[in-house]
Amino acid sequence: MVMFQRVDEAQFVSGEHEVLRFWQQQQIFDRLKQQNAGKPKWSFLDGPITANNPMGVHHAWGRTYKDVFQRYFAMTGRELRYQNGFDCQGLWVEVEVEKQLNLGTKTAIADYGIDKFVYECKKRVLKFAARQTEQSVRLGYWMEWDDPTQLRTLADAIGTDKKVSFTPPKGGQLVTDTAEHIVEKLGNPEWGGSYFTFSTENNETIWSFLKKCYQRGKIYMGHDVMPWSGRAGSAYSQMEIADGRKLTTHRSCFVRFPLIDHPNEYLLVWTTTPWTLTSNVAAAINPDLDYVKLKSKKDGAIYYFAKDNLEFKRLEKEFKEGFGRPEWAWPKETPKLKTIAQIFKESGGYEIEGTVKGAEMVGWRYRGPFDELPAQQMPGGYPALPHYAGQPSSVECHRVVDGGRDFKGNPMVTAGEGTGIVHIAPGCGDVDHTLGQQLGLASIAPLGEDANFGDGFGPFTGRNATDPKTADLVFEHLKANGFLVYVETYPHIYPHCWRTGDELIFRLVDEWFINMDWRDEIKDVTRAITWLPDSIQGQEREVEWLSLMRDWMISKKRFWGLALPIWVNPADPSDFDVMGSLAELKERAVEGWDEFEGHTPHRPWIDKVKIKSLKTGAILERIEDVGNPWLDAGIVPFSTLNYNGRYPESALKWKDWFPAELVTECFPGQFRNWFYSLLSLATMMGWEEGEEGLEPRGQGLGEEGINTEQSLALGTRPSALGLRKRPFKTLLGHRLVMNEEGKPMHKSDGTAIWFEEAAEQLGVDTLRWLYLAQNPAQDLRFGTRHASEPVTLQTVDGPISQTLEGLTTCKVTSTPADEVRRQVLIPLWNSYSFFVNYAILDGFDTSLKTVPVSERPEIDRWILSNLNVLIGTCRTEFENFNSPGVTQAAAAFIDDLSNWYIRRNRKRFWKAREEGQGPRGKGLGEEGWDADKLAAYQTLYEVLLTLTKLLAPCIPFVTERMFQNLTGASSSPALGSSPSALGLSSVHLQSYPTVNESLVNLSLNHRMALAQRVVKMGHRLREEANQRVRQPLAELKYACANPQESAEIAALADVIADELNVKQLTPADNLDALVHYSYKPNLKTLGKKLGKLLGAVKDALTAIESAVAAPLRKGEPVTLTIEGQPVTLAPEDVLISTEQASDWACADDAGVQIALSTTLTPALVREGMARDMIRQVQQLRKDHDLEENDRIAITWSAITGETELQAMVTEWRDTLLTETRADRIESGTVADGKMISVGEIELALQIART
RNA sequence: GGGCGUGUAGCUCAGUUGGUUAGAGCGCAGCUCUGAUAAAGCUGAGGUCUGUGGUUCGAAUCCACAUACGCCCA
Repeated sequence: MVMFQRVDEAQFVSGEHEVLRFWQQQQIFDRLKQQNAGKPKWSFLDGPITANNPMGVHHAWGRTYKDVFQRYFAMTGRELRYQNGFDCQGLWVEVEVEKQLNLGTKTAIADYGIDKFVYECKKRVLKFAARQTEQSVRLGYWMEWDDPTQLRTLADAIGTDKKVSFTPPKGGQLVTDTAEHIVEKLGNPEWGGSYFTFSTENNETIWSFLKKCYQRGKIYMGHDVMPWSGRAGSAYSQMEIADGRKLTTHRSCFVRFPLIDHPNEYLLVWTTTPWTLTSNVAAAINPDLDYVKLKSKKDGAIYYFAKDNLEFKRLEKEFKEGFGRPEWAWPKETPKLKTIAQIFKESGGYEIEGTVKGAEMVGWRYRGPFDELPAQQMPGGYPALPHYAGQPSSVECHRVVDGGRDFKGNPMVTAGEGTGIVHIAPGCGDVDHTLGQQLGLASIAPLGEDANFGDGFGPFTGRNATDPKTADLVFEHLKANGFLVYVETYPHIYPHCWRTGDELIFRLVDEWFINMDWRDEIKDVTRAITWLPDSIQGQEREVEWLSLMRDWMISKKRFWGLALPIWVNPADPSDFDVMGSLAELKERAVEGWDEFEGHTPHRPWIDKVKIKSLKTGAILERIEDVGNPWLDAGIVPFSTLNYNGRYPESALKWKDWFPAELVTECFPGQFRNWFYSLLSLATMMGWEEGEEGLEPRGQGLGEEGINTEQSLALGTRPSALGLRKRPFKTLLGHRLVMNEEGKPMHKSDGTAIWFEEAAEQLGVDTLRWLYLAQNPAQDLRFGTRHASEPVTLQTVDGPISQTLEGLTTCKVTSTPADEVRRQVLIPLWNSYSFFVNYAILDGFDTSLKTVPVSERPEIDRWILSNLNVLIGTCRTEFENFNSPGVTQAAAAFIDDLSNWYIRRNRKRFWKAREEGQGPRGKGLGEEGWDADKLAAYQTLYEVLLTLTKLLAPCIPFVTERMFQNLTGASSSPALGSSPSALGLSSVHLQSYPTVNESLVNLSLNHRMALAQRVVKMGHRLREEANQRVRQPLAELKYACANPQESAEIAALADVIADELNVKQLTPADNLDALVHYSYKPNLKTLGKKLGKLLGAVKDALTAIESAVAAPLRKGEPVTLTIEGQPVTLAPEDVLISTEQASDWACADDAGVQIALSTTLTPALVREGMARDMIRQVQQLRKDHDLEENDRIAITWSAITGETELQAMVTEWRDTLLTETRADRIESGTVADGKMISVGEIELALQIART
């Protein structure tokens, strides 16, 4: 027999802590894995979380999905892998480690030692992997986690020779080795545990991918322009630039470029970086601007520049107000800038000869200021590259070009600052480079890594770009050759290295690319995937990106990351080779393998290895670049599944788990990041020698997992090839977590909410429900972090007032979370606590013989029917990955349970005790139980127990507590107390409920819904008639258009009468006598028939005589004459509604009419008074904190209406005494009473315990 | 500049193939109910459905233009 434990307030958060301990002690998760081992597989693929910081609430959304769907499929008896992933490599880790070590520059890192730096990166990743593991466990996220303590031990031992012991999560032998050697194998198929993208397997599998690309001829070297620090010898990311902007002054100059085909005419050009003039290739204009033709009086030369710039007061605002920050005031020693007009005036005056449209200037050729430099004359530009041979030199490119528009649609060249003619040096600027690429211009990249000029720049060779003397030399040269017009000091905001303060320059660097001309193959795979939610049109977005994307730049000039397996001839970049595995590298190695061996394939160790070119026999060196981290994340459908078979002992077979059923991730950005890399890598990996392009479309139609509607809507279907290559079948995306105002939350301003802050203040079940109920297509407005209100959090490990990182924990509020708790979790808990507490009082025994459902009251069958409908809904929605569908249906059910079933049936649970029944009572059926009462208990028990299983995936903690108690497990001291022998079950080890079709009774559900509708209408009528519900009313009449519904109401008449407190329900054919009818045309049917006549018919119906319209109410047609024409209206053409016409309050809703008698008789009034009295006494009992069984004596003293009151008490004495558990009720002196009113009468009331 | 999307109550959002008095939740106000409930129920106020034109018997819905915002794109 189940012994229930008394249930008090829910205490959700501390209850979650108990459950976490329970799961651990009882090893529930391990038992779940054992239970499902060998069953059909359900493959989930986790997108790696960046192990670089602790988790915030924004991470918990996606992780809730991941956990919920895995739990659901586990409960349906599927075997899962439960592998979490950590994203480990890339700039984001480097940046944090740089900060941590206070290294500002690439050279500082090199000085520190790349090896030590890489160790630090590994340590950081392991540390935060441990941290995120702990946070995920707190979320209830069941994965095959590594022990966080061991991860920290490994982190500490990285870079040392110390041997460390490690227990693989899958069990088996204890591993003892250096941390390096353990760490590179984390997550392998034999050990289990989270996968780490820095693992050798992961990196090596990317090598296989790149090898395939290489074999298909898709790898090539290209260029990119990057912000660069000469002293640091290092490139900078956009993020770093944003931090390092400073106000500085440069000497800017106006220069003239002589036009070849217009003697003595010049383009007027302006620049703030004079050194880049050495590398000028073209001059850009805006074709829409007017350009003025100015004649200088000094020498008669003609200058072209934007008309608006002639008198433009350059930096006038900045001269007065500074550059936007207090510390950025105009430098005192710098004079105000002159207008161009002023400059020409001061050098002898000018006159304007006319204007010309920019568009007309395009194509004009000019002579550049440094055309004599060898670099200017080299084919294709500088530095020389083999494939540049035969291309035009910079000098040959010199001409006026259209500057085009930027990505916002703004013209690249504008009037205002400058001259409206922009000097273009594609080797010295980002924008210039892009434009040069578009126009096929030569590119001159003058600077080496040290920011010094290379060979081929005459007097500039060896000089530093940012050295002021270099600018002097430029000016000297320009002056000597007649190019210089004017030099000035120009203040502006310029990027600097955010740590050293060095000025940055832009430098063209070599980068490696994948030619993406096989994009159609990827699109094909994209179409073989179901993209959810529908409304965001993920498939279309991905296909669009695939159409627009450029070649993939996979290299990055950094230290920590995938070692790109590209070995290149330093003397000839076209002589390169790509290694597909470490084995291949070992075979090809001619130098350095010994030094590398024993290390992970990372810099600096891998850089030692050299191979010999098969083509030329030259020694090839590895390019220094590391890989784009999206490669790391994109390869996981292969690297985590033993794709290359490097773990032959493992049971894990790639084919068993590929493709994954589901991938779910926060989608903004991922269409061009993770989703893109997953799709691209899988497409390439799936490519086979001899594969001839694409098969005819449409062969995959109807295959499992294909959303044919989506595909059809696109007009294209995946091919069989696409189906074979797809790495996952369904993608569920979700949007972002915002603060309560819908604004992004930031770590920097203290608005980002740490996971533990939310978990310990709001409760994890609450959070999970919040995430699951949210429409994934919309941002979740989560809540607010109050950065000025520190709080101490009670965690499962005791109180904390700061995070592990030392950040103060602060108060978090969330309206939506509060709503979830109030509307879902508390009603669920209270329903459960109602059941348990009464079951204890009554000694309800779950093993009693079951009352057959067919013999239970209708309301029991109703809730069981609803329950089974809910089971069906939950199953369907989970299978469709539609969690809002689950939560919505469940919330509606909980509301029905709490506010209808339990409320309506309370008395069935009470009466047993009051009538002395129950196990020890007089014999009434099963062990003395009243069948009706037993049915109530058994029904509610089944509902609650099923509900815990249904909701276990969503709210795993509270359902576990309920399950433990409902099944009697907690009567042993397991939950939340000392460890005990294994064997206690868990809700999470149960099978997911299945629909019992025999209990589904849709007509019953419909009938009850109808009764609820009538009750609702009745309440509204009471409101309108100003009659409180405690006042009994004599009669409710009802009439239904559908006779079936009339019968349904009759069947539930007692329920409705009770709810509405009316003496009787009376069916009627119609309520014609009580109401006034109004008629309206049914536009839907009549619109098409009548057209323009509709307006007249509408008027006619409004004015129609009731007698004329009578046939319509009986379901017969009526013919009217409208504008001289006969118009026949069928019953369905007219909508009839009722209005009140008597002292009966009337309402109608969807074919049901009701009328409520509002006439009160003295007897009814007295009964209403009695009910008021009972209610007031109950309130007093509550105020006095009396127990349910305490007996009382009631004393009253009337203020008004003594006679009526006495009459009421006399008439209702027995009821009053029974209902309030009173022994006496008498009129008398009330010393310490409460003033109340019953009906219209005022009195003083007092109770005392007897 | 191009592409996609979105403008509906104070806030967040629904709104079916065009159809009758445009809905829900939250918030606000009032009333009611309550011996499981931290609740709950009912009612109300609050809308020129971004604007202008068009198609139609009829437009939040379809079309065109305008406008604001968001996302993506070299």
